Amino acid sequence: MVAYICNRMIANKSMRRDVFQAIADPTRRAILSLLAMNAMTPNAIAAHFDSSRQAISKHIQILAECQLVVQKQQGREINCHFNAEKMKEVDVWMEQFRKQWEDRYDQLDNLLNDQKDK
Amino acid sequence: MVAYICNRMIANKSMRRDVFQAIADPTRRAILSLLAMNAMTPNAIAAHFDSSRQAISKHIQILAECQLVVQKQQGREINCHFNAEKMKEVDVWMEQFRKQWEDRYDQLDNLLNDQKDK
DNA sequence: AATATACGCAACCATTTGATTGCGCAAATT
DNA sequence: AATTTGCGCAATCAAATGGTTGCGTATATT
Repeated sequence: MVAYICNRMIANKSMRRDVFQAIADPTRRAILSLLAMNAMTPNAIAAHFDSSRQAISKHIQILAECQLVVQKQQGREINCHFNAEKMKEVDVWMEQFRKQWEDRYDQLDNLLNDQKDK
Repeated sequence: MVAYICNRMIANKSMRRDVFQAIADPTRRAILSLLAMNAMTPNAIAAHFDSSRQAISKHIQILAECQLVVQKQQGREINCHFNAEKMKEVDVWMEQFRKQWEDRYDQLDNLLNDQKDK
């Protein structure tokens, strides 16, 4: 019986979320895609969706909590920009699986090559 | 006003979940890590956690629904194995961001910009 | 044949999630 | 100075999530 990496420890409210939780929601993924192209204010982001400004604002908050998005106050506006560095965490986690699908590619390559030879 | 890729459409029950939802849960991520090493039965998987067999079984079901896990009946046992191919979907999605963190590595600009922001 | 094992299904429950609405405040604009 | 704009906060609500317990059934084991 092993206690795996499934700690859900909720130290304080701002640590509640992790990156995986954050990208689970399709709206949040869309927001990230937007912000990856250029930084925007919450209002500008919300304009791309049909849900309310508040709904989007909450999503941004969640993205900010896990540092996928960084907010910078500028006068009365807030500039949200994407933090690629944080997204790397997902990439790092996926590393353990990457070999497997690369292997399958190699196998496919081999198969194709074998076919060619015949 | 653009309707982004945030379709949540629930056509049938088995399409309910997507890969991102599936990997949002830490227990499910742990299950995937286990299965990536070798295929196991639900009971064997459950033995690694302290939650009940049923709880784990439900997680497996979710992983199966989005095809991250494939189940194969063998007698009274079910063999669960990891489907790396499906995990690639996450990798594909991340492709749009990957360039950014690679860029940031090259430029020590990044550090300077961060300083400026403060 | 009787029992044990492996597992799914259904009902139930507490908590979390995603969304809405109403309000307030500080920075811009007039 | 008065108004508009940008945005966060809090309350509220339906739906989804993660978990538990009890039960049924088919395959193994004795």
